[in-house]
Amino acid sequence: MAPPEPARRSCCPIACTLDLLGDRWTVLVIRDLFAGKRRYSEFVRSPESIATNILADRLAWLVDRGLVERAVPEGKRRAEYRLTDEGRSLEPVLGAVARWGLKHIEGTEARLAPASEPTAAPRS
Amino acid sequence: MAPPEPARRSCCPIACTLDLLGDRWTVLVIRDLFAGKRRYSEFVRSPESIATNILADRLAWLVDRGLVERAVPEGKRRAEYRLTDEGRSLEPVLGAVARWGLKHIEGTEARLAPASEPTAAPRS
DNA sequence: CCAAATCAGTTGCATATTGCAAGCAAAAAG
DNA sequence: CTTTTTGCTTGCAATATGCAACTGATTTGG
Repeated sequence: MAPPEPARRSCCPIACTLDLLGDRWTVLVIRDLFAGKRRYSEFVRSPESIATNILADRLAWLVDRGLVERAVPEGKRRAEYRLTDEGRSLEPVLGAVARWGLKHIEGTEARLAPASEPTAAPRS
Repeated sequence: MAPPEPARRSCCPIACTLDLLGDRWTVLVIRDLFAGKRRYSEFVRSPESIATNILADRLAWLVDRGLVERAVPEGKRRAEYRLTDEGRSLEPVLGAVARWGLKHIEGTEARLAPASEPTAAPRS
């Protein structure tokens, strides 16, 4: 899981960033982390329905790259995933993408509850 | 070529944007267009060495989506590709990605000559 | 304590996407 | 006219993705 380091295609910062997280799923996992999700089952339940093997692979990749940390909180047994500072530094990137999508793709709507607002439950 | 419209995974603006250009090559083609490249052979010569079938596919896809236009300039026979206004609106996204890469990935360096500066040739 | 449900994955296999090399006709260069 | 370059297409091998089933821990409920 998570290959050794696939050799970058060039020294272009855009190309290198894409090598890191330019596939169909990695950024969505990061989005969920920004939204406050912490546990495996929470990611699985996102509306895009990521396959569990892919999720496991991407989480391992991100932990490996230092963008995400996996930790078992004291008193509990199950691990949780969180963005590291490095991971959180991607906020402007996700922000720019989200803003572009909202403005230029019909039928999109924002849903990022920034992990601090308790959002008194209008479900579904 | 360029499939009918693969049905979006969700209404999330990030997911939808990724469906549009979230693969290993599309954004690099757009980067090249921002850098002032216009012809097929110019894209092929970029340091990442995109395969010609992929390039043809991505260009067709982008033209289809209205982000790029293909036009034969008067007096010439060969077509050129250019960003549409819609395509140019991606500038903040590319900018955010480039800035993140520059700051967080070792060994990356900017190379975007913004198509207006003649850059009196310090080669290589 | 015991049974059932949930969680956090892993495994195997079918399908889709990429990457590579070669080939080819039209256009431009000489 | 001949050669080179350009702008692709085609075929096939390698890789990545998607799906369903399965598993062994951990909770949950009684």
